[in-house]
Amino acid sequence: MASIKEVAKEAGVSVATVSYVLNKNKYVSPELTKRVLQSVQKLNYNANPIARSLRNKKTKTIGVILQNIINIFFPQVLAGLEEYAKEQNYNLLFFNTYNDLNAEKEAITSLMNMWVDGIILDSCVPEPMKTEYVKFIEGIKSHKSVPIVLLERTLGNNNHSAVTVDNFNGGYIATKHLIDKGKNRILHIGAINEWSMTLERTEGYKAAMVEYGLEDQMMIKYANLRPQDGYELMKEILMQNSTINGIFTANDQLAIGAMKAIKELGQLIPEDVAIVGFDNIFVSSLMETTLTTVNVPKYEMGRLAAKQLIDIMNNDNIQPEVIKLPVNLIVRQSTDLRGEKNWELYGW
Amino acid sequence: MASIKEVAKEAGVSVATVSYVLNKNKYVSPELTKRVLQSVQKLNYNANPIARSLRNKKTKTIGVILQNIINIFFPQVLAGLEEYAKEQNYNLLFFNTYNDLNAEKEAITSLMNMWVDGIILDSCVPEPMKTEYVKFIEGIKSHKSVPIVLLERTLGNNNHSAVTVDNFNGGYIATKHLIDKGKNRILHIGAINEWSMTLERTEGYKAAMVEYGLEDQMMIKYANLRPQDGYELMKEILMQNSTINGIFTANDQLAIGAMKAIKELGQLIPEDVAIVGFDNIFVSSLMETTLTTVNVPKYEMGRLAAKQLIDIMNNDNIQPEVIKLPVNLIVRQSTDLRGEKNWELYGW
DNA sequence: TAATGATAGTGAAACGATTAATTGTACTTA
DNA sequence: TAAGTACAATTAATCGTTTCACTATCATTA
Repeated sequence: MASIKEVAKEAGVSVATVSYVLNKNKYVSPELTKRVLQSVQKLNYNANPIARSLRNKKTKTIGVILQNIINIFFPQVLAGLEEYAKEQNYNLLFFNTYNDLNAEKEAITSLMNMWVDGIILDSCVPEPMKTEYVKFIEGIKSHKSVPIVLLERTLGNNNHSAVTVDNFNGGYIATKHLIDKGKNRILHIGAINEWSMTLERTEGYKAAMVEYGLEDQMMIKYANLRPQDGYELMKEILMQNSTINGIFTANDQLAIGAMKAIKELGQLIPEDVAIVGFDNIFVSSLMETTLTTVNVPKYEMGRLAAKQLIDIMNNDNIQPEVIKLPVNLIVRQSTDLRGEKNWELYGW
Repeated sequence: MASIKEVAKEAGVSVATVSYVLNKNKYVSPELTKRVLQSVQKLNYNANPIARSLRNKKTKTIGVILQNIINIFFPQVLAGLEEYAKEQNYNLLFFNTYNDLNAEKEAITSLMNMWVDGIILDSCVPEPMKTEYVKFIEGIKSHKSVPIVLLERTLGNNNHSAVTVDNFNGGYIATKHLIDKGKNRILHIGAINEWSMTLERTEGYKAAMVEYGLEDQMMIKYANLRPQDGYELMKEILMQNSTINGIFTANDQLAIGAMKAIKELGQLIPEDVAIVGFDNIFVSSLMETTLTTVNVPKYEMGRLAAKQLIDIMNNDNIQPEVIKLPVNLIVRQSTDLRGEKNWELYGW
């Protein structure tokens, strides 16, 4: 691979001139410009980004830390991130933490040491540990400043940019939808992990229940956010001949598990029990009884987070901003037999 | 962030000494070693990987080019890649091509120019274009040599390392399984894209049909590898009052679509029509009628490809090798009501 | 004609590491 | 004591860019 020196030699000019021609940041006569460009072409020259990074202290690279790419929620977020980043000529360095807070901290440190220009962080920090976690992040930042944009959650204060969704409202409209469908014994299955996003969903549920005078009927259980756990919990509950006629779960995975249990025990969805999930993972539209759910704009979250980060990197007196994206209810068969039956087009 | 120069100054030694201490590649007296290490600690020094890369011409970075991370097949591959790479202290630069061959070529060029140490390439090149594509790859490699490991497919010759699966055998055992279940009017839905992997699956189907004297019964249709397409194609076929009693599809997505069509038209799975998919995407185990399928070890493919690449990078007289991983049939309810009903544990 | 100004182009330092070549000190041996 | 040896530590070149500071050339003006 040719270097700028070889191009300069070939064109009979100095390396500075070559650099100026290619970066168009200083006047160079048409004649030399032409000679330089010809040499570039002839030698198939491309600037070495490593050398450039060393000199410029910019790597044109964004670190992406996700909880678990295997969880079908995330690939779409990553796709959104990737697309916007590539449009802006940034590359993505990818880290998976598997919901391990230590792995996450290591990833952050690692990315800092690699001089990425910015970090997109989908943290797995639970709500009770945020104070300590914030200290870690601020410590890191004081050591070397790198812009960070958080995904899905804030850090409790407004010192960090973030792209989140309106989880509270999601929980609220989900629950209200069940109430509108005439359900009054509504169970909520929340997340055992104390993540702010799921806690907010639970608060939305409570708010709706209270608003519609169902405060006494509130019933909340907690589970891991996986179908197996939804299935088992649901079996257990239904066996105790419950009178539940509506369920709102903290995510679609739980709902899918719960639906299976409900069907196995011979109850009808939505007639006997209606159910609403959260996230709108595409699998929800594939089930035989398609799942009503609160749609989270995953791809857009990714794109927006990338945009926000790049904006900050290009202009360092931008104030931290927390974007809260709206959510919307997608009514499918698990609450309304005339609900949407079409498959989501993504996921393939 | 402190540089090696500052550490040297703080410790009162030369930068060379610092480097030797940290890289442990030359004897340094215990006394100086101690002083250096203390300074390193005090200044919280980390070597700048950019500078190191420039000097060493190694970036400790692997480029990963995938067709589409949104397709649920790939996240697991990526997880496998990521895990092994991180174990070996390599980072991943991630590219999505959306099955666009030009985007793929650009990604390759881009990664070469970024001086990645190696590339994992899940190409989307169709079989008929391989000759031309090989020229492109070899052209690239002659310009600057970078090891490439292919995923899922070879380039037709054995000049390039690859991690593939035994697609032919997969097609064969899938079809044989249907025959064993007493099915004799077996439709195969192949991929419209002429990818070697799906072509091989089709060949496996043919081989089994011929072997069991069902040559005259062969029936092959082609579709895009998405549930919608499986659904529509299947509806069309069943409307023409077909006598099909078995189906083998080129992937699970098609099978999931086909199952929906079959059920909607009132036929029973597997009694009237049994169906086998390919890939074992986890959704297959979630369906109400779980799907019999040929399991492709996705995570292992990722890990192995990363291992193969890193091995090559560490030892450049390793010969190109094509690894063909075995596949296995997972019998579920779409061919056998007593088949496996458990959910796959991944995907959440 | 001499002094001044404008500007195209170049030289060289800098980014932060690694490492070959060299220096300088201490010790051994004749 | 002088020459030779060993080896710890340093100096400086190098990787490939960018960009500041400078030179050299030519035109302009008094």
